[in-house]
Amino acid sequence: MGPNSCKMAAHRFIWNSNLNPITASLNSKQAEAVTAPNQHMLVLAGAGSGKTRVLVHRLAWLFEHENISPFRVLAVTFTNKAAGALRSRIEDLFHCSTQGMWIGTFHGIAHRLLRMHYEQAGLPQTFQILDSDDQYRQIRRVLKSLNIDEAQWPPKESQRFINNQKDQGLRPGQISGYQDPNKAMQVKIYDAYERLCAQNQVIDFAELLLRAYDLWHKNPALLKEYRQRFQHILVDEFQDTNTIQYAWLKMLVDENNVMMAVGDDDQSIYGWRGAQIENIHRFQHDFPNVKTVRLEQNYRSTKTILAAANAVISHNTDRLGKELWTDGEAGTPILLYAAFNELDEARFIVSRIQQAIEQNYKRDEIAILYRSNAQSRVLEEALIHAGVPYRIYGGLRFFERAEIKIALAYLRLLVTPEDDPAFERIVNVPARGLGDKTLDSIRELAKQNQCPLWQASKIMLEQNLLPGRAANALGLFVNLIETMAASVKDLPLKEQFEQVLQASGLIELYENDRDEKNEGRLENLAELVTAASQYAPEQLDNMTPLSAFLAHAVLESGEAQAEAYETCVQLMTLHSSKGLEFPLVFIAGMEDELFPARASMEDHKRLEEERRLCYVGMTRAMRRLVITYSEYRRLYGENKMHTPSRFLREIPKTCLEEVRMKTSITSPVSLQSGNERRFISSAPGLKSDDGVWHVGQMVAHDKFGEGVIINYEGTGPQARVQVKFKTTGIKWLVAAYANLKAGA
DNA sequence: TCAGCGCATGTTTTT
DNA sequence: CATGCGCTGA
Repeated sequence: MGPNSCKMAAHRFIWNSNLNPITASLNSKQAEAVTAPNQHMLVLAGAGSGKTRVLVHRLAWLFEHENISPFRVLAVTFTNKAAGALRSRIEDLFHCSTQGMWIGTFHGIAHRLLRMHYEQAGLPQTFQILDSDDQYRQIRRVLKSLNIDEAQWPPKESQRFINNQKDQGLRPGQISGYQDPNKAMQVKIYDAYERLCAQNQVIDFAELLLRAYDLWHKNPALLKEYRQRFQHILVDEFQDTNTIQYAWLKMLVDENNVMMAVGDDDQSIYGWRGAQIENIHRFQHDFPNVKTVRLEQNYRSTKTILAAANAVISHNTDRLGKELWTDGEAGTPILLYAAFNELDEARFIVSRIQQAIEQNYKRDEIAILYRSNAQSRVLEEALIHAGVPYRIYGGLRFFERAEIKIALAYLRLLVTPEDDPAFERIVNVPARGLGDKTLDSIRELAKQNQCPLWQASKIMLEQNLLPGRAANALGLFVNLIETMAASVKDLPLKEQFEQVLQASGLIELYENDRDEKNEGRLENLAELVTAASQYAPEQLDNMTPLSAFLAHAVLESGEAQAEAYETCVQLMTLHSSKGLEFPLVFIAGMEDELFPARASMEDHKRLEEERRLCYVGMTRAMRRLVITYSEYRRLYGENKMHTPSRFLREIPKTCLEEVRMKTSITSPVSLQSGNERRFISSAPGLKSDDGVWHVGQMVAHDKFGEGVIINYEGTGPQARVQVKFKTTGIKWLVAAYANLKAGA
């Protein structure tokens, strides 16, 4: 916090009441939510309706008009980004630090509770947190120790099973259905996994929530304290809460405090990871006198875009009911482009992007959204080809990089030597002669003694159970960890990291052959030191600064890609676009089986979630929306014909304008007719002496036989066409010389 | 210890 | 198709 930050105190929150900025800038519905009396509230906040604004102003209202202390409010979000946005907007409003306030993610707050009350939660003080990758490795270790065949029992499935159960608040002993042998096996794995984690003093993400629930559940006195402490509970993205999160919130609320749930049933897109959209309905029933406020005025999109989005979402059943409207302009129609194949689609999008840039759109005001990550490649290639800078959301994040995880594992082991996942990761990195054979004997002993690998190692050394060379290597490793732990203990965080990176031999490992890869790794390690030196924990809650940093690294692993120094076109999945907005949005790949995804087409509920995803995507667009689909697409190796997405048919024709490339042959395109109707391409064409060739056209060649044009390049006499011949494969031909004849 | 081969696999992602 | 993984061989 900067020099201007102040200690959080209620008196700091007094407004200049002449201005009363709390409600002045709000519409009537927003104001209704912000100034509502002390009662449970459900705010159904449509896309772009000023949700965050309502949350921030509600807090302001509570602090000033209700005289609520900032420390007696709990605000919960799903992502660190959302929590950060809330914090910074409060700080802007009050010119004050939010330090010490209970604003955070479900996991972050659960973590804080568990640190503060680790004994009552039944946890060791130095417990570590497993991320999904560590959890996966841990499950594989369990399978191995139970002699279970991975091919038959995929660890990914067990991971899903375990997390599902935890999300529902179920421990191994509470799961019914043992007659199902598959389930019985999963429960057995779950149980063994739990015991191993307990032994290792580690807990996974889902466990944070479940433990936090148990903590209160088993300690009524503590629960009572928190019930009294938090007079107001605000929950963002309520439609995304899962069973255990809902139960935890519900437990916290009694007759003396109130909850404000903010969410949008139409934007629930995470059902597949346990989110219970029903929790919104449940909230209305489980809590007394819930006042419902709908925020339907949209400040983001044009009338056209909203009309289209509303039309699409109206095909869902069981909605709580909400229709976005705007005071803004009608805007231009949504452009719809039928591409011949994914290359054509990408080229079209890029050409439109270039046009937009000429019309003074900034690159970072443009986003391309798609259903699945696999779609990004073709788009990327087209962007590279055209020299348009872009940035992709998603991917490996800083704290998930291998070298960073290795470095952190060293530090984790200093704090918690029982942490087997950390032990396994570094015991032979850099290579120190502790190969699989030695490790297997350590693992075996650990299994027999029901103890962590660290203890097993020490027993091996004490009882001379290893051959000389291995014993020597293991001795050095144990010694290294212990020496580092002792020498580093009281140093500032930065120096702890520097010393450990040196002493572990990691730096040396990468310095020894300085190829490009290792150069990058060294840079990342340097960045890790910087991150450590700049880290200022908000509160320690029984942690050392090192422990706090380690938890921070797991829980707040940050953005996937470093901040763009150059403004870039934004590429991301529809899922990750939630919460964002862009003046110009492209949605690519609007085809059945892609979007809606094939796997979600059978099931009614899942199809509705896909439709909500479509709604989310469309409502990202502020001024212009461009939708593309492709008649042919290479998917899983084969080039298959595709049907336009059923969602396209749900967009009113009046909102749409079908486009074709400048040089294309026009052919009738229609979305009206049913499945039996083929969609004829308005594909790009090019002139040849014989007339016009276009992508998709059947042709015949003297030597190569019959084929279909699948691509083209250039115009006029230089024009080349790519033809897929039935028998002779794919060839590039110069159209002017190829002497192609129109085929059947 | 690591490159290279063969095989299965193939939404969406945060914490 | 193309990626990622495990297994194998030197």
